[in-house]
Amino acid sequence: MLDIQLIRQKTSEIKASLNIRGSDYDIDKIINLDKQRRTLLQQTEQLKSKRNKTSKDIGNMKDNQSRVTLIDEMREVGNQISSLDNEVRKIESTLHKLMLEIPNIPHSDTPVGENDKDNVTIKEVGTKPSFDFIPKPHWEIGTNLGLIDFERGVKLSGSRFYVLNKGIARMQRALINFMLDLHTQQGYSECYLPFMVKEINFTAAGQLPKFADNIYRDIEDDAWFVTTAEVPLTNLHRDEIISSNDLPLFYTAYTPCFRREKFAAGKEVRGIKRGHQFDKVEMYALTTPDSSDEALNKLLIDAEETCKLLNLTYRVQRLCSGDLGFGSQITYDIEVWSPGCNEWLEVSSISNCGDFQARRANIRYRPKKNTKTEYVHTLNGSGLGIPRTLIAIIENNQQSDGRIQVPEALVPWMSNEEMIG
RNA sequence: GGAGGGAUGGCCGAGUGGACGAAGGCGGUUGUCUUGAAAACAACUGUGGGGGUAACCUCACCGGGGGUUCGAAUCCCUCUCCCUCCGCCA
Repeated sequence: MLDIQLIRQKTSEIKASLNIRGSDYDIDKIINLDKQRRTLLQQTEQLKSKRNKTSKDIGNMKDNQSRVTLIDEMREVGNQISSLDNEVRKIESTLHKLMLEIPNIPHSDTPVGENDKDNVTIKEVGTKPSFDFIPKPHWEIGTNLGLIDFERGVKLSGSRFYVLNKGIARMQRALINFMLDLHTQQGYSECYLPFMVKEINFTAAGQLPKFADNIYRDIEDDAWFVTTAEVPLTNLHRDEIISSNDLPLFYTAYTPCFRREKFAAGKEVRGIKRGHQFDKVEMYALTTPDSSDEALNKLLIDAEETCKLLNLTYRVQRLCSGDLGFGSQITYDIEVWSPGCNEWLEVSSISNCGDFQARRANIRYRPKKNTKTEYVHTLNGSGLGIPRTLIAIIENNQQSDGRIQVPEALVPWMSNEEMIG
């Protein structure tokens, strides 16, 4: 959520910044409602002040005649107050709903663009492997070895679900452990989170109201399946005032991610690239405003480190304004090369949300003793998405005989198994 | 799932219609005293909104929401969470 005071004071700048995201937002309506709200607030508060004072007097009065007169008078004032309060409530609820729909303001040096084609490649690390045979896509390799079972996945759960067996199932588990151990070493605190959370967590993290269609949920019990660990991690400190000594906070967590998104079948969704359920290890940071740039850099370096250790060729993209996530000011994507699919696969998205989520989730800290509280900055980054990492490993390390070599760094997490298949 | 009990400031804990944003204690900060520390004493010590250049004024908040009343921490309704007992269960 944006700061209403900022919208009030720097209206045209905000409009211009939002404009480069490529959608229209009715800032004028917000300004207008805010104005109305404050006008009414002043009226109602004046009346309340009068009622408070008079009520006190009534308690102390001896003369019954004037007492009764005042009580009658205050009854009328009370009626006025409740009708004004109702108006204020209505306006505030409308205003709040509108505010929740406004995305974050892109960082000032965000490249302007429409979609992912306008993202800027910042660097490319490693070289694409060459093969003396035609590299296969992972769905062929996996199916040939009996390690990925699409049919049975569909039988169990419908399209876009799959079953992993033996070596690949184990490699998936190994990757989770490998990444959690690595991030712990990098200074993140590991936590195990609920995979279902209450609706409010999604609103606070910025997934609602916009992405309601993408979330699996049980309305009856207000239990919503996490779409990413970012959602519970954002809410870990919701409604808290964090001691500034404790900042920055770095967390890492593994969760499955459940996404309802409806895609057309076809090449885009072939294999295990886009399931309704996938695993991910997430990195998350809460910082003071002056150190979030530094933290963003750390998240990026740490995610890159994961790719490097797994021997993956990757590139880093700076997202353009049109491709930026709803809550993000700056986002870097890391994409790994997959020779079988012949494309770059996004395995990590690393974002600085500034105080956008913190304002929604009401996460604050006190810069100095006896000063006002301020909102923290929040950052998140995948470290990494598991299925696509798996794809890259399978396709990059495929052998001419169809087997898959386990990356050296992963071998200890695979009971020292060096070859799958 | 059934029955009962509870939720008050950073913490403990008083408060059943007006003098309560809330006693008292602990903790914290600052000051006095002291060579220094401790002790003692004193003052200060919640959050958010609105107005004002500012001093400051004002409103709201005693788990959440709603209601009764001139006036609610206090009365009523409702929801959530916690505790105890019973049942069920991996």
